[in-house]
Parts: sequence; structure tokens; C-alpha cells
Amino acid sequence: MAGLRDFKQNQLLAALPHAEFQRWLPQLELIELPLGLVLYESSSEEKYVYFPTTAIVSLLYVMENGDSAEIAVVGNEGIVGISLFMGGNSTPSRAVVQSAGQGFRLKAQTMKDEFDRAGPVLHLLLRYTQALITQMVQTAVCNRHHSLDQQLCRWLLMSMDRLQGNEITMTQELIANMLGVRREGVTEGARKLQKAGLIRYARGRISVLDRVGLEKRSCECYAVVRNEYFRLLPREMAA
Amino acid sequence: MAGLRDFKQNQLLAALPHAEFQRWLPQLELIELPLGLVLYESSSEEKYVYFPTTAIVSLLYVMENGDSAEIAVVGNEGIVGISLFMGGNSTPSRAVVQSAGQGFRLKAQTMKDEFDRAGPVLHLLLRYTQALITQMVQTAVCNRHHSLDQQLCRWLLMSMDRLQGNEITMTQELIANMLGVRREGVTEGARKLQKAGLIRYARGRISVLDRVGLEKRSCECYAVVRNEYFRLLPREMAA
DNA sequence: GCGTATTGGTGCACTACCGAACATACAGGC
DNA sequence: GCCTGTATGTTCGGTAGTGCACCAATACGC
Repeated sequence: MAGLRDFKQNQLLAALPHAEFQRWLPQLELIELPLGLVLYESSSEEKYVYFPTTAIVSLLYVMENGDSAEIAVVGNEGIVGISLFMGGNSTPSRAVVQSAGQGFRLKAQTMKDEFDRAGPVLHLLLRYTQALITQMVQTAVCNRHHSLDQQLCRWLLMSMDRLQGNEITMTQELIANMLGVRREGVTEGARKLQKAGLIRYARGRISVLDRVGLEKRSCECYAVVRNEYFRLLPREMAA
Repeated sequence: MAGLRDFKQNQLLAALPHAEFQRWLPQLELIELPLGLVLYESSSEEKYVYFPTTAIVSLLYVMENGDSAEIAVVGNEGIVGISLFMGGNSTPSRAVVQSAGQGFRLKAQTMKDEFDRAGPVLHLLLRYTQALITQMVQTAVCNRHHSLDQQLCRWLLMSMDRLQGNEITMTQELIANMLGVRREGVTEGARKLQKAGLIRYARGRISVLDRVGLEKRSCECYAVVRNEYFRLLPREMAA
């Protein structure tokens, strides 16, 4: 059985007013989110919303030819499945667990009912959605203008923000899929970062040694997104 | 004085239930939207929301070094200023008139009050916002994976969907700014399209001769976005 | 402790796009 | 009809990233 501390690990759940939180509590199911689990598929109806606690979920668009691109990342600061309350019930993208962990889920209908009460929950969720939009926008900008090296730094930082500790379990191949680039490009970028003493990695395990150094090498996109999350959401992101 | 037909040119206004529409009517101001007018600036508070009728507005992100990238386009199918009801009151992007025309505006507070009634207007606006999100996501994907030529086709098609007639008044230089690429690249792409008989252009005036041909040369992004707008919004987009 | 699958490293030819410089051509004011 | 500014065309060297092929090193199952 999940304890109060577990729930509060997700910052949206933690920010719920007392009354709402009490009402949700019995409906929230703690679940395991193993690497690679697909929470929802492109254009198929979403049955649950998810509140990651220790897991990280990627929103990906998968093209007709199979190539993919990460659109945004959701960790313990957010919720997966905004289309349920936005009204579409689905999106043309896929949600995949990028870093294994846990989270809570809530039935779609329960979520909709809560949203339709039009209380503080509605405003909280919409402000989160605006932050998420900023992340998506910045992904677009970054894809247009910034180098693979810069994007790699941004990606590592965003993952770090959503994990405890300074270690990321992720192969270069998977990172390449997320960024929508060649694996060799990631290898090359990672090699440079290791040489510069910013990270250390081996066989799917990356340790960040110098966070500030990564921020310096990253493009402005990271900071822009981070600042918007701070501005729009009630608590700071776990850093 | 604006007549009923003018209001109904914007599809969100046209989709309002009778009661809402009557309430909004006296508050809606018809305004001219000349090319280049900045409706709101990055991170500054938005004072109005805008409902374009014949104008097209670009949402742009402008980088620290001055380079820019178009994030989305809003025409008579939509509304400019979603951050007002999403709760942030501003975004890190800029809204600029990309094609001159007219539109209506509504004071920020009026918009918020209407939204907070939590009636059908709220759901309409959120569904529109989800469609806009799809456009942003697809911009990110397109920036990552598709060629300049494909993006140019997509851009022309999206502009056409929001204009009456088959002529676009826009220099290659401006298109390049929107797409975040070099002017020469646009020249090259446009030359190919002209050679193929799909468009004709001269000094800031582009005529689309073969819409279907453009769709064939465009990437899947155009269709994905278009289908989502159809799915999520009450009326079809003016095509 | 051995073999096999996974992960990461490297080289190479190729392409799309960039940045800059410069050439042309048309439009509109006078 | 000339002049000037704006719009478009062309070239050239440079670079970042691709696709492919292959190798090297480590982890893990047996």
C-alpha cells in the first residue's frame, strides 16, 4: 500500500488542495513503469492518466518510416495524458517509459470528472499544460537551430532534473532514438563530454560529474524551459 | 461597424453557442492587422486575445542571437493568446502578423471571465489548444527530420488553408525567417517548385497553381496537423 | 570460465544546409 | 525614362550530420 510520502513524490499530486487530494487518494493506483512500457499509442484512446514519481516518460512522435523524435519529457513534476482533459482523448504521439520507476494512475473518467468540477485542479492542470507546451516549443526551436552536442547536454540535464542521484541508465542507442539522430552522433558527443570531464559513462550507465559544465555547453533552450516550469508551477522541480 | 458575417469568419467565434456569442458581441473590437504588427512580445503580459478573420498570425520564438523559428500559425480557425486562459498570462514566444488582414480582439479580463464560467466555451478553447499543440509538436518533428523543400511545401499549404484565393503575399526573405533557414535555401526550393509548375512567384507574390502537387511533395506533417484540426474542431478549416 | 549478445568506437563517402560575397532584375518615385 | 531600393539568382568553400560497414570491449547466460 502506498503511503502519503509516495503520493507526494509527484509534484502535481503534492500541490493538490486537501479536499481534492482526499477525494483522489482511494482512486490512485501505484504501478510499476518498466523501461519501454508504452502508456499510450498514437491516436488511440487513453484509458488512464499517469503521475510518474520515480519514472520518466517520453512523449514521442513516430514517423511513417519508423524514425522518431522526442517531443517532451514528463517526470515527477507532471502528468501523462493531458489530452483527456483537453478534450481530444488521444494525440498523434506515443508515450513510452524512458527511465524505469513507479507512478500512479487514475482512470480516465475519474480524471475528467475532477477536471469538470472546474476548481483549483483545473487551473493547476492547465498551468502544467502550458509549461509542457513551452517544452514542446523549445524542442522545435532546438531541433531547428542547435547542434547535436548542445541537444545532448539539454537532454542529460532534463533527465537529471527528473531523477534522484546523478546517474542515468540509458544506452546511447536509446538516447539517439529519443533525439531522433544517429547513434554514432551520440557516441561522438558523449565522448567529447567525457573527455571534458563532465560525464562518465559505460555500457548504458551515465554519471553526471559536472552539472554546471553541462549547463554551460547546453543551448538556451534548457534554461528557458526550466524557468517556465518554475514560473508556472507551485513548487520548484526536483533538481 | 462589423456585421454578423464578419464575426462568423473566425471559426471559433462562429462555433460559439448563441448565448455566449450574444454576450461577447459588444465586447469584440474589429481591428486591422498590418504585416509585421507584434501582437505580443516574448514573456510580456498579454492584454488581449485575438481572433483573426482574414489575417494570419505567426507564433515565433526568437533566440538570444536573433535567429528565429516559427512554432505555429494561427488564422481564422483559431485564437491568439491561449496563455491567458491557460493561466500563465505570457509565453516565451512572440506573435507577429504574417499576412495582413483583419481580426477581432477581446480584453484579457473579459476572456478570463468567460473561460471561468466553465461552460462550452472552455471546452471549445481547450480543444483548439490541443489542435495547436499538435501543430507545435509537428513543427518539432518536421524541424528534426524533413528537408527544407518539404517544409516549404508544408508552409505554403498551411498558409493557403488560412487565406482566401490562391495567392500569398510574402517575400522569400520573410519565409526564410519563419522557417528559420537561409533566404537562399528558400529561393532554391521555390525555384524547384516553380520549375515543376506547382507555384509561380515574383517579387513577394506567390501563386499556388497545383495544390495537390504541393501536398505530394510535402511531408506527412501537414496531413497529420490538418487531420487533428478536423477531428478536434467543430467546423472544417477553410480550405 | 566460455561464447554470444549488447554496447560503444571509428572510418568513409555523401548530402543538405550554412555563410558570405556578389550578380541580376524588377518596381516605383521622381 | 532614370535611379534606387528591394527581391531574387548563383557560386563557392566549409561543416554537421547521415548511412553504411566494421571493429573492440564488456556483460551476462550457460
